[in-house]
Amino acid sequence: MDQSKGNPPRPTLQDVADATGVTLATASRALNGTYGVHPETRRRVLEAAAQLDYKANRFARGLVTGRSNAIGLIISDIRNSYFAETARGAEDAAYTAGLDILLCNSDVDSDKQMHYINSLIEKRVDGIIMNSVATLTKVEQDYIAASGIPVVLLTRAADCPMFSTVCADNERGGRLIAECLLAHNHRKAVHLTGPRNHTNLAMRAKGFLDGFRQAGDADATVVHGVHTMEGGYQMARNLLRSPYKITAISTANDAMAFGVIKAALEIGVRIPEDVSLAGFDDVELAALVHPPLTTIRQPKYEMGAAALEMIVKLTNAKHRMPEHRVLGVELVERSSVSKPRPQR
Amino acid sequence: MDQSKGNPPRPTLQDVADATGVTLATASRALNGTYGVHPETRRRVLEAAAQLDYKANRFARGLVTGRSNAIGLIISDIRNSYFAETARGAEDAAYTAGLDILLCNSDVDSDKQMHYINSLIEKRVDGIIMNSVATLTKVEQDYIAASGIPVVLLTRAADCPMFSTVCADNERGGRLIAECLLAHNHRKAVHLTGPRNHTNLAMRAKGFLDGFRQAGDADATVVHGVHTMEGGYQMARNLLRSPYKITAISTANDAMAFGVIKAALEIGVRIPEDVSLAGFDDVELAALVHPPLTTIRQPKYEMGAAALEMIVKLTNAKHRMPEHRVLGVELVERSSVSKPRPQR
DNA sequence: CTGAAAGCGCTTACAG
DNA sequence: CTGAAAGCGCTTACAG
Repeated sequence: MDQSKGNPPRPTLQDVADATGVTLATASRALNGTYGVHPETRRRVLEAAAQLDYKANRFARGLVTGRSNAIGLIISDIRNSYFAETARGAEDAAYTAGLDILLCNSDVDSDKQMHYINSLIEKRVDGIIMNSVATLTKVEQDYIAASGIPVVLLTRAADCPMFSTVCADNERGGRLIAECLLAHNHRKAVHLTGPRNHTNLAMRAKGFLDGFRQAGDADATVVHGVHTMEGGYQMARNLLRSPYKITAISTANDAMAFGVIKAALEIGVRIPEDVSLAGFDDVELAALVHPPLTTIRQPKYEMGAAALEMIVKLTNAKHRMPEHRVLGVELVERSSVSKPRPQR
Repeated sequence: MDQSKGNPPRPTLQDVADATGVTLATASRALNGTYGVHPETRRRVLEAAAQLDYKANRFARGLVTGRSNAIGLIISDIRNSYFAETARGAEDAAYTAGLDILLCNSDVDSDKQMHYINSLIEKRVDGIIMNSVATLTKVEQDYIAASGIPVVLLTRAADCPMFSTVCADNERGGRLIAECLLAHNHRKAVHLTGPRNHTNLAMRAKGFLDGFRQAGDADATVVHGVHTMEGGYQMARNLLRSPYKITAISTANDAMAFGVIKAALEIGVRIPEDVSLAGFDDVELAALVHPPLTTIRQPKYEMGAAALEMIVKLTNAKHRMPEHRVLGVELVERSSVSKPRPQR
């Protein structure tokens, strides 16, 4: 009942060497590499190790190899299903690669973010995957780069040239939404988005605008605000309560779209009868909300997995040239977009 | 541009000792404990360390102290917002305690779970927090206990006497639902739940049954199935398509309730006009779904935080008596429960 | 308050 | 294919 302290002494490599009648070195080689050990010797070492339930001391190993077999994952908040999805992709890839994931929630707080980065460097992680880098200064970038630890950013981040990146094809996503709206005969639309310095979001807005303007008779505007459900709610309230001409709203992410739904419900504007709505992300909720949301599916899981694979690749590479990966997106049509009402 | 390999040599403790003109030992003491070092010496060591951007090698430290300052968190799936919420609570607590969280997704696969446990033991984690233990055999329990690593389970788990536990007051939650239904004049209800061996769920069913039966004229039954959205969907289809007498459905978790909503929508049964519905968990989605779900709020974040604190406490304790914590729950009334129709 | 020294448990050239 | 030995970078009794 009493899980007494003083962990029972664990068998060491010396113990298995003794049990087998070989030296430390041979035992080590038998356990690790496959080469340079007589099969029979190897078998006996493995047997003894299993018998003693030997587990290599990771500290000792790390001390000599300099590798931790862990990678840090810094995200804003794991409760955000977008990041949970990404984290799962990374974790699964880490599992098969025999790596550990150190979970860090930065809350987009740059102090907290730097604290984590420092801590991860201190732990000699084999790599760092992180999302929000809007706030990474040049000095911080240099600092991280100087550690020699490979970094992959979950953003386009043209302003961080020394780090690898993986992200969805945000621009194409924006364009797909525009095309969908156009196909449903919308000619006046607004795109609700976040701050201008958020690269992923900016690309979505760009794609949307470009796509919409392609149709000569169409007109779209972009409104900047806070890219959260609350932000979408506020922006929609302002938009929908004043006399408006638009027939469709596009939001930079699903969370904002949920805010729009809430505001519309309160004000008595029906979706899609009175105004169509499209999100971006295809979060789990998007399919369950009312009305089910037309949105862009981002390969979140795959992005996490890809990020981890890139780290592994960088770890084993001689030259660490940053790599940039853009993953495809697709339009998911549900019921929040329909033809506009005849007249308004 | 080229993050070349061969991490630049990091300063060691020897370097800061040299820079200060003291020995390794003194430098170490100055950096770690506060005691036994002349304030001025200490100041100079700290200064030199900062100057060199010295970071202690965790491997070397771990090798001698035997502690990793990391704790393993094994959950079914981080994409499940219930676990994400719990994970966040644990991570925040870990952050303030200076500990790392190693994220492990077991998928309720007992092999994967044991694999992770093994790996965590190997890494000398300071503790393990885990949810699903339905499948932990006595042998496995003994094995884990033998490692001397403190464990806290996110379940009641009366069958794991040597591990600490933290969970919500499931029984009371079940009772609150029953009372809510009763207060709305329901007299015939069904409780949809998962497998019998799932302790948390069993307690909810028990509370529900006890509460419902307290009213002499009321009648409740429990139906076992799969405790997922899909499971709830299937169970509701069977239930609602056959002639039924019940006026209310209670589910063992919110996911199942979402399945019920989906089935009801398909069949044309209105909630709450035709049948009332109550969930359990108060997942984020519960407030956003249609109709907003009446449910039991579990302190998920707090459970995660509590689990981590218990680990810290156990780590520092001389005698490791398992501790059991039950956190309060509360009823969240939304619109999925109303008075039953006059007659059916 | 500080130093000299042992030792934590491995891996990895270097010989043989 | 195997052994003897150095060394990774710390912490911590043990002296002084």
